[in-house]
Amino acid sequence: MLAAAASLGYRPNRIPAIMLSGRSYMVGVVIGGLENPFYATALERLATALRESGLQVLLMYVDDALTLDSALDQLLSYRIDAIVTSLAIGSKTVVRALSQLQIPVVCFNSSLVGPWISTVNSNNHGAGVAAARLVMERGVTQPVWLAGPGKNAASRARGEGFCQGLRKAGMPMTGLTRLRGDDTYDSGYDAITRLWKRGIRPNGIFSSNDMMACGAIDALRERMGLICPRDVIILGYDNIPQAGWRSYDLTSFDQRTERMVTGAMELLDEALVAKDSPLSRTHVVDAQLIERGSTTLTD
Amino acid sequence: MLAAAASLGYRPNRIPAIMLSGRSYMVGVVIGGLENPFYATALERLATALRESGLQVLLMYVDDALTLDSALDQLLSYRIDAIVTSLAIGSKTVVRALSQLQIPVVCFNSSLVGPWISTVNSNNHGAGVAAARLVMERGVTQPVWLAGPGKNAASRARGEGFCQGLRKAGMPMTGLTRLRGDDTYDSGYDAITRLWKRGIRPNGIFSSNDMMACGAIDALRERMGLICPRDVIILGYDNIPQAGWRSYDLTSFDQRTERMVTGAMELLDEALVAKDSPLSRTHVVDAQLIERGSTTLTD
DNA sequence: TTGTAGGCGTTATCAT
DNA sequence: ATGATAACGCCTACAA
Repeated sequence: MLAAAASLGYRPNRIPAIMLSGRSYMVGVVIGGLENPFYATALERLATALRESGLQVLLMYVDDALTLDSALDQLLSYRIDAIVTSLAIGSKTVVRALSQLQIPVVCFNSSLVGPWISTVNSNNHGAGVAAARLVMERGVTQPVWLAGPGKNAASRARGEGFCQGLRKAGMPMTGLTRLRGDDTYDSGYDAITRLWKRGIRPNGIFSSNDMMACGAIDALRERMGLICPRDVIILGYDNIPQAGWRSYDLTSFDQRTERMVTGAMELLDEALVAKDSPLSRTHVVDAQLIERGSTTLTD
Repeated sequence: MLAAAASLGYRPNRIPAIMLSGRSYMVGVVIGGLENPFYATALERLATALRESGLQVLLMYVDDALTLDSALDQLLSYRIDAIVTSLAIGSKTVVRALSQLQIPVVCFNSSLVGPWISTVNSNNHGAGVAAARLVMERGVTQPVWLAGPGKNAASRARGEGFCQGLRKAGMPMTGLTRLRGDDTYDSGYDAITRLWKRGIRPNGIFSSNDMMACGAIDALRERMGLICPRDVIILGYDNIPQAGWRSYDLTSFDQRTERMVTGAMELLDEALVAKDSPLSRTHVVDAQLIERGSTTLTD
């Protein structure tokens, strides 16, 4: 009977059930920066995990925080059960907007704190410390921290960990050069170009993400004639596929997206079960150092 | 009054309107292969365009055709108005499944033909011919066609165009080497490694996509000591961001995603207006050759 | 066990 | 013009 109905093109309609139960089993996924392969992979895994939990993904692509407000209104009118977002921005306005929705919000790598908001973070600070340790072990005397956008909390934490690690190991902070990029390949290339113009020759670089690290590797070779790792060692973050491409062979911290997604799903389930009481938890996943050729000592 | 309501957390509910009108203003977006930056960008643009048209994106990530069937059932029960998909697979089963949904389906670069199914294609064949012309102009004597998966219609069309172009220009087909990959970086690397083991030294390669081309460039250098473009020129397809990265500097055909998305939106609008009559249109967008260093003659 | 009524929140229509 | 009511489709609860 059901089979017969199906062959006639009949499909059960979930819409009335949404009205009755107040649960749509749709989760708003708010994401941006898909040009970074890391986020593309994260979305892929997240979408898969949500579907396996019987949840649908109502996708909202946002370029900047500005479009977020109107985006949220649209999502809300579809009675989504929760929101999952990888947005790096963390302004007060956004926190208030998200908290007011009165539905669970799960963030990736954000510093958002407030009622209804849970977060799953990579251990950014710890990875920064580990990067410092590795850099010191390899005898780096002229370290560089290549930061991402200042509003990116994850990037800040990585930089703070790196600085603390260096300081503890006895590196004078005057010896550390800080550069700022915007997480793109070009900004990594440009940052190194600026360094070159200032006459600084680094021998160890920790980059806030892999795309900038790739740009840095290319600029070091083209601008300064410095070959990685012969003249300079480099570490990135995210372990994007391109880090494994032979031309870069980049050592990188893997955020272990699988675990972060699993963690996000747990936070989500908890919050959904709690129903109307605002939950606010945090889950931290240690990053895993993937060593490749860019930090291999040569003699 | 409305403002007061909003501050109290009230949001209009679109769910009842769906029941009444039969239109949800949700579009199912079925996509896979996000590890290819080309698809990530396409999704980004598509999601933005749909939102600007007042449509919501109900995302369905699928790895293979197998998950498609159950995925469709889930989507359908949410009463989506249409489906947009970039799935490259084109089996008869899939066509029947999609046609039976009785809602508009818009495909990217697929060979699916049937009622309710419209398609927006890159001019794959034309680009293949153009690649052949360029390769002949540059005096290539040992051309290689690096194909994608056989079931990928777009890749087949590119290869056919390339072969036809070479033949018309007088290249004997026995002189053409065909390799098969699966659209990944590794498969490009491996394909060239196989070539090396067969003792063939190519001097011109057309790759079905950029990721394989990057793998090919790296394998040529590492395995054969061939430098691009000094010893071998290479063309790719998709113009992904990495094609512009200095280590690859890859000439590539840009599919002009913007135009393809615009075309898809037009097909979608048409089909939605036509309401209950199955439309089946095709829209072709010429690819644009972006010449970079990988095809620059050196002397 | 089988059948029927009520309710979800909005919109549109109809009656006042 | 303003206000009441039916309708959307499914599920649940209660009645026969």
